[in-house]
This record gives sequence, C-alpha cells and structure tokens, in this order.
Amino acid sequence: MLRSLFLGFIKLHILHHAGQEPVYGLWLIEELARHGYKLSPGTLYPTLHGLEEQGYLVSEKRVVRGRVRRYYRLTARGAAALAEARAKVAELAGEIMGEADDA
Amino acid sequence: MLRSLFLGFIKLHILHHAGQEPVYGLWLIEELARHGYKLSPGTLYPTLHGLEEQGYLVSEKRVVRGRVRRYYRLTARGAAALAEARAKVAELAGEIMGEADDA
DNA sequence: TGTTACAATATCGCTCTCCGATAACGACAT
DNA sequence: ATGTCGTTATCGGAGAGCGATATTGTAACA
Repeated sequence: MLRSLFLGFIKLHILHHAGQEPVYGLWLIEELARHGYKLSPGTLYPTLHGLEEQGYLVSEKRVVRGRVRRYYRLTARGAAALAEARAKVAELAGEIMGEADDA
Repeated sequence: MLRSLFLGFIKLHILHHAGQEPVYGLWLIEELARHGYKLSPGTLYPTLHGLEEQGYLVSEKRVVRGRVRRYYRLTARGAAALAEARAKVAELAGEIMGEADDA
C-alpha cells in the first residue's frame, strides 16, 4: 500500500527523465533506485509499454556496446500530461508541506 | 492511466486532511473535487477501508444532524507514512519543477 | 566461423485494486 | 411505527502491479 502511494511518482519520474533525454529500462531502474524507488523489471517494462501504448512515450531500438537497448522519448502528448502533473504536484506540495502538526 | 498517476496524490490528500482534523467520506469527495480529483463513493470507501486496515487511519462513528458519519483520523503510523511521503513529494517537486524543456 | 557470455528486454500468471452503480443502514421527524 | 434522506457499504468485471523466469541479440574468443 505504501507502494501504491508512490507508483504515480515513479511514472512522473519516468516521464520527466524521458523528456530530458532518451532513456532505457535498466538505466531507469538504477535511476529510480537512486531516488529510493526499488522496482523490478517485471514492473518497469510493462509500465513502459503502457506509457507507450497510451502515446506518452515512443521507443526506438539502438545498439550500444554490443547490446540492444530500447530508448524511450517523451511525446507531445506525454509532455502535456507531464505539464498537468506538474501543476498537481505543485498544488499538492503547497497544501501538504509546511504544517507538521499531524498525529 | 492518467488516473493512475494521481491515485497516490489522492491518498496523500486524504492522509493530510485526516491529520488536520477528523474527516468523513462525503466531505472528502467534495474536498478532493475542489482539488480537481473526481472520484465516486465506490472508489473512496474501499480506499478508506484499506488505509484503516493498514493502520494509517482509525475511524469512529458519530451522529451528526441525525446522520451516522464515520470520522477518520490519522494514526502515528499514518503520520510516519505521511512524513515519508512529504519528503518524496519535495524531492519529486525539486526534480520535476523548474525546467520546462520537455517534448 | 561456431560457440559462449552477458546486458537488456519481454513474458507469464497470480493477486489485488480500482471503478461506477446500486443497495443497505440508521437516526430523526412526524 | 413509518418514511425520509444523508451517508456508508457491497458487488462483480476489468485492468494493473509484481517477482521470477525465459528470451533476445550482439560482441568476443578461440
């Protein structure tokens, strides 16, 4: 359940990075781990496929150092979704941060 | 899928509000709608039950104006999860916001 | 040139959650 | 007692997440 809180965050990270530069699966796994999100290939790849199916990402095969990699880039549609998400993140942050008087 | 980006946000809103003051289902539906998240009772109530099952919330029945309401409050465990989420939100915001050079 | 090793990706089922629509509940007024 | 209505709970189908495992394809080596 804690995981379910962050799944959206993970997808946003993916979209964001894909907007900065082409990215591929394993790199994302490491990058996300660096941010504290551990996820297995069996979770990441279907997620990428889904994002591509919905038109947020496009992929392209490349050969790098003798290995085939599938690089993903952000589409215009993906950028729009990301922009909308940015607004929501800002709103969420504005509301949630600051007051620590919970519990 | 766009929805799946924001489900975590919704839960964070819930935890946050439950930390501010006791809240109940219908009020949350309206409050979330105010934030741009439309969700039906069939989605919200199971979510609340889940959050309570995992110990993030506790509920208590109250009678208000002749109606039974179930008020939810944040637990210590929920506050801990919220704190962790706050950190992640801050980190996500820091990374995602600012540069608009996507697409 | 055949074989091997390895990075990287894809697939498989099981399980759990989301979701809208609908039903059930219960205190108050009459 | 009975009806009303705000509020909560349930139902079943559809879809996503998940770890473990299999598959792919290139380069290096002999």
